[in-house]
Amino acid sequence: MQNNLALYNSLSRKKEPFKPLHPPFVGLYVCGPTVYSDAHLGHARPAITFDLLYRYLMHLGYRVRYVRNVTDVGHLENDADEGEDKIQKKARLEHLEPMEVVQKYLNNFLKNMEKLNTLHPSIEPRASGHIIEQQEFIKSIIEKGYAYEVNGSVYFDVLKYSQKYPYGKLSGRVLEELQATVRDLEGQDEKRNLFDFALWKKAAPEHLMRWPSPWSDGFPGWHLECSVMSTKYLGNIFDIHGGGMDLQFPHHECEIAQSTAALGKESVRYWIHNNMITINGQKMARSLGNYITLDQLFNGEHPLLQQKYSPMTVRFFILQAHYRSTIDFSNEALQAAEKGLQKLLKATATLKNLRPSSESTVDIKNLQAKCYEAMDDDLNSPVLLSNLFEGVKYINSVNDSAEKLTAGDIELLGNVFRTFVFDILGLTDEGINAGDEKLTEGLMKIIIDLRQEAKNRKEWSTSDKIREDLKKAGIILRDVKDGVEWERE
RNA sequence: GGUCGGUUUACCGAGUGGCUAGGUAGUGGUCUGCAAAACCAUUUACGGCGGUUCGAAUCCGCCACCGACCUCCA
Repeated sequence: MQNNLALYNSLSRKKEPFKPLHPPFVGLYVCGPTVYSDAHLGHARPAITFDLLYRYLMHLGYRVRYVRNVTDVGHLENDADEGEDKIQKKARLEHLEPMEVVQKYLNNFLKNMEKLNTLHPSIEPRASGHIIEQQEFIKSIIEKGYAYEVNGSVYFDVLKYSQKYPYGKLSGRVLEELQATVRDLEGQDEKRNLFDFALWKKAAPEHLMRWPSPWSDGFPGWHLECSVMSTKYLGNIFDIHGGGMDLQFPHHECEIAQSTAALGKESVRYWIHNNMITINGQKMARSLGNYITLDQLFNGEHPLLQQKYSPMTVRFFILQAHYRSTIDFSNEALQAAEKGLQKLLKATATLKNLRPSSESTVDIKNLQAKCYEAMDDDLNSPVLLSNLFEGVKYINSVNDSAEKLTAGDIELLGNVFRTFVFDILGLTDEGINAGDEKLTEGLMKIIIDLRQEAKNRKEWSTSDKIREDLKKAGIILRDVKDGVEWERE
């Protein structure tokens, strides 16, 4: 199987041709959310970025197993022994069972991901469902000599690992520097070095989320689940691991160390990281409290929102920037995205009614090639969109008889738009359901015919009143060259 | 403080040595009973200073500013 796709690999800091290990199969693992509050705009970024990659790989003919984990255990508030599990903290605040919290916010996340038209991953494994596997992984690391047990907790021995393997290669860290900058938090006496990290933590008596283990009643460390679940479902070596740039260190660095220590070789061939969404130039994050949830975006209920924005507007907004650039949130930018999306979708509808000519005056094959080039160049969705807008111009020009297309080229153009707009970019027309539409079409025809009769009699006040009243009802009429167009506002 | 990245026209956002990215907003025009849409034309650029080059937004150096990571995080 052939492709021209190049992806930016964080490991090499270069774009590399994408060659899967076992074509036509591709293994894709992406770090999912920690489910302890409603999904926010920041969560939409990796979901849409890797949805784009997933869709494109499938379009190229690959059979992709897409695994995205759900973190429902284990992430501590801080690195101290007193650290309280994020999920447990929320559970106490809301008087819920920890797993009830997990379910609630997982539902919220998945509902919003569906609204954004991201495809479901092939597997969405949960950390709490893989405790035994994680313990087995720890045992293997201990056997290889890269972990040590202290008072029922198990830590990864970074110093020892770094003597054989290059710890820090992904994030560009140097151990000596880490030594100097690592924070000296309380309760770290058990570690041999400050940069060691927990594989298993003994649970304090009041800790609710706990499982029995050879070392203690406790819970797995922060980074372990991804090493375990990625290799369990994708094999010891797999193609792509994705996630947010903020996870590069320490999370992904620790993942590499764990997997390499346990398996004797590196698991991941291509590391892909999406950039952050910022607000007023600063990263949007739950811990900073400057986030807007997806629910709020969709219903407009947030002090910073001038209006509500539909899921497709949000999706288009994100796709308009390259995934490795930051995107700054603003009402202006979202409103521009909303209009741009409407223009694109309107043209796809117009496309269906184009009249063919005996010759073509624009080059559709070339347009198609440019669309593939954009996607092949590290998923350059903004350039793809700019090419598609060139197609929009063609469509409208042909509709206005300023340009011409043969029937074959119209079909090809339709193909290009269906493929890239709907299949690959995953945009949808957030219209209305089909049954209502049929009735509305009939009613609109009656109204438009009556108005035309008035116009024929030059009763402008009547025809204008019909148009104005329809506008109040949310329908826009337009008199065009050969008839009347209408659409919903 | 260390490591890494960024600074593009009114706003968003591509672009790595010479050729109009694109979207949104603005202006003028075509069309039109009017309006709208569409199309055509068009204005405001590459943080600062220096260097390399026939030629730099694009390469190099210095400076300024902003951000990410070094705690949990998408």
